[in-house]
Amino acid sequence: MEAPSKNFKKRNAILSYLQHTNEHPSAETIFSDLKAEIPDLSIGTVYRNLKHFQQQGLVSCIATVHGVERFDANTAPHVHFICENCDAVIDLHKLSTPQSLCSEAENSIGCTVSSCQLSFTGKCRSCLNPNA
Amino acid sequence: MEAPSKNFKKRNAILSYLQHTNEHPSAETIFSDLKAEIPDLSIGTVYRNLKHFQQQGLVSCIATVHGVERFDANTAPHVHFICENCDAVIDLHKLSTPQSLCSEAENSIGCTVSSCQLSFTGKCRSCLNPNA
DNA sequence: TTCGTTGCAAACATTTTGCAGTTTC
DNA sequence: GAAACTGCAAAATGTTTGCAACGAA
Repeated sequence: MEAPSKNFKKRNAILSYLQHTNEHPSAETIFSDLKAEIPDLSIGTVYRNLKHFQQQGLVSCIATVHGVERFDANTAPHVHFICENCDAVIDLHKLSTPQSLCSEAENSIGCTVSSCQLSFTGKCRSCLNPNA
Repeated sequence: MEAPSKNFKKRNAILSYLQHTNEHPSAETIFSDLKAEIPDLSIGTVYRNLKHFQQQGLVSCIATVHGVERFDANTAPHVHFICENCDAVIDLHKLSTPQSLCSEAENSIGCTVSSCQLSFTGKCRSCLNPNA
């Protein structure tokens, strides 16, 4: 968003990385990718800042694939596809989460719904066409 | 569905436990609950059998809540509600997963969809009415 | 100086695995 | 007796945290 060169070089780098990718990376992926530009980055800093961003509402954990959390700087509700072969997490921009069902859910069990997650699993295009 | 091929006490106890609860327990919950009846049960056996059941298609992991996997012996697609306060995972029998969107997803990004997960998060009735 | 960020490594929690012993058929 | 299951403990994995050092105001 703003103020790129305060005290927060690494924090900013992590947020910027997330805002400029649509790959829904894991903490480890963020770390190893940024490590190339920022050799003294440490994994603890990545985790700490991810926590921080989540508390600020700037980033959310949108899935856990094989025990590994995947993050997204797009916090607007949207639909995901998870490839069961390569573990890619892909946005399905053309679909929308069925917000209309929220009140149905609330009426059904007397809860309050704050968010709704919809995802599909299967094989992605790259895995279906390995030699394309 | 049907009885396991062999008569293994602990394996059967674990499957039976899952088939007779609608609480979507974690491995640890299964373990500590069954430990009462089966004192020499070990946590490794629970994990090993959960893996086994998943490979057989008898059980599936339906969510990861705070880094802990939650299991369900109902492998038919259905909708879940996850309480962000008490971590309960509750079936929403009255809603159905939008299977109709699968082909939309497939057309959208050229993938094949094998399953669809829909879940809501919020506060469950018990947490909303603590003194009810 | 003060407060927040960071590297490092230890701690932690969950899950997996190797091995030896046991159970089922 | 063969093959599969299990207890136990160690290992592996992903994540968190304590502490001292550092950086910007």
